Amino acid sequence: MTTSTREQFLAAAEQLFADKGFYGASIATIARKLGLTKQALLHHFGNKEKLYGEVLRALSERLAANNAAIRQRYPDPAEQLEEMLLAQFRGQMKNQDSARLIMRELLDNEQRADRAGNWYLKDYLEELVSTVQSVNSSYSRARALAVVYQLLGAAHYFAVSQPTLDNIFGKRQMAITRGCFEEQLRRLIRAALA
Amino acid sequence: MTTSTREQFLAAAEQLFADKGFYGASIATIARKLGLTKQALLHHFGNKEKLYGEVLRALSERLAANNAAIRQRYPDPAEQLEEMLLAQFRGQMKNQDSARLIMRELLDNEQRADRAGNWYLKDYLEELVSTVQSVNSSYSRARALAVVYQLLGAAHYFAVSQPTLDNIFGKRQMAITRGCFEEQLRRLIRAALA
DNA sequence: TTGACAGCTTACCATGCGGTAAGTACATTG
DNA sequence: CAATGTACTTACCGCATGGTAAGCTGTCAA
Repeated sequence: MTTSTREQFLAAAEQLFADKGFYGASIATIARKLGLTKQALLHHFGNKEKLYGEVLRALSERLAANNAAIRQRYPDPAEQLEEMLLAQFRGQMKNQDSARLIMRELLDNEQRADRAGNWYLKDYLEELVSTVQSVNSSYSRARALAVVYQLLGAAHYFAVSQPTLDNIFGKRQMAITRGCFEEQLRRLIRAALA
Repeated sequence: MTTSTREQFLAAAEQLFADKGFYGASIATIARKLGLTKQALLHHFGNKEKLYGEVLRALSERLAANNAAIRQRYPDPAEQLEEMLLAQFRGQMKNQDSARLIMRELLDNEQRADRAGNWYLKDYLEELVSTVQSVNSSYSRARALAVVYQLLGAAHYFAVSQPTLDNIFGKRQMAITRGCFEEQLRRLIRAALA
């Protein structure tokens, strides 16, 4: 299993952007992780903004692929939605870099000239919204979006806060909380759709 | 109503930290907003990290004061919790700088040497957790934290995403969604405690 | 064998960063 | 009137940043 230099750059960049944000991460530091110079990075990606865009694109493709798989496996829309949200939660708990990266993009994309990630997020959200609507057809699009966002927020916020929460409440306490979080989240999802 | 230079610095800093994050915001830019030089700022706050800490402290004091007022006004814990969460949501929708600032702190505080904001957030969270426990005494501390965090996340995530959502779905659609968000949130809060 | 290209390197540059040092202008106080 | 302190300024520093330019090396096709 050989990973191309390009892919290694993308992986290293994802981690550093997640840790420090777009401004805080430097391309020289990313390159140093592979033992290369920043000019090697620039050779592959042109500039920092484009690198960031590619990282985001790769991430959103992974998200979309997951949802597509779930949509295939489960016929019932209510199950689909529940599984999509829970899968996304589990994924973000496992790969917290991706969770933090999306959160940062939510915060930053207005600031940066090129709004690289907007449109990928859009597709992802639209899919969830329309799934909610097919579960509960009395919900307007606007209300379905509110529901989706609350559930997404409940999960994403927690995933992103893990290091801070470990700091505040201690690892032991948080291990227990993590243990019951998913069950509680499932409850919340069902309540929101009832 | 004269605001001291110091207070003006804090206000300007809050805004810029919220916009660009700790790394992205420069003290020179903050000072320029008041027509002063960065050395004036350094005169008042010593260094960037301390300025950031003071901004966070001021913010957390506002949060604590709001909660204290609610705790006084409402005798019933269930009402207290609902009002605290909704008040926090409304506050964050009105002052989105503060919402983004807290979110950024959640993401960044592990990275920065001095973890300025940890302990303020701690008090705030503990208060909510213990309120949940007095509403539903069958919840363990760990489970109460899970519940609190889900509800907090549902609200905070939405507040923080406003500019991005406006971009994706358009201002009209989002105005409608904002209109039904709070009612939906209230439903979610009650469901989580039942 | 030559030419082109991919994948790097070193060298360099202007800009902006946080921070120090030293000084100025002005008000308050002994 | 002198001393002290506050609220600023200009001047400067060393360093890291994103990006450009030019060149080196190996591969591969004509």
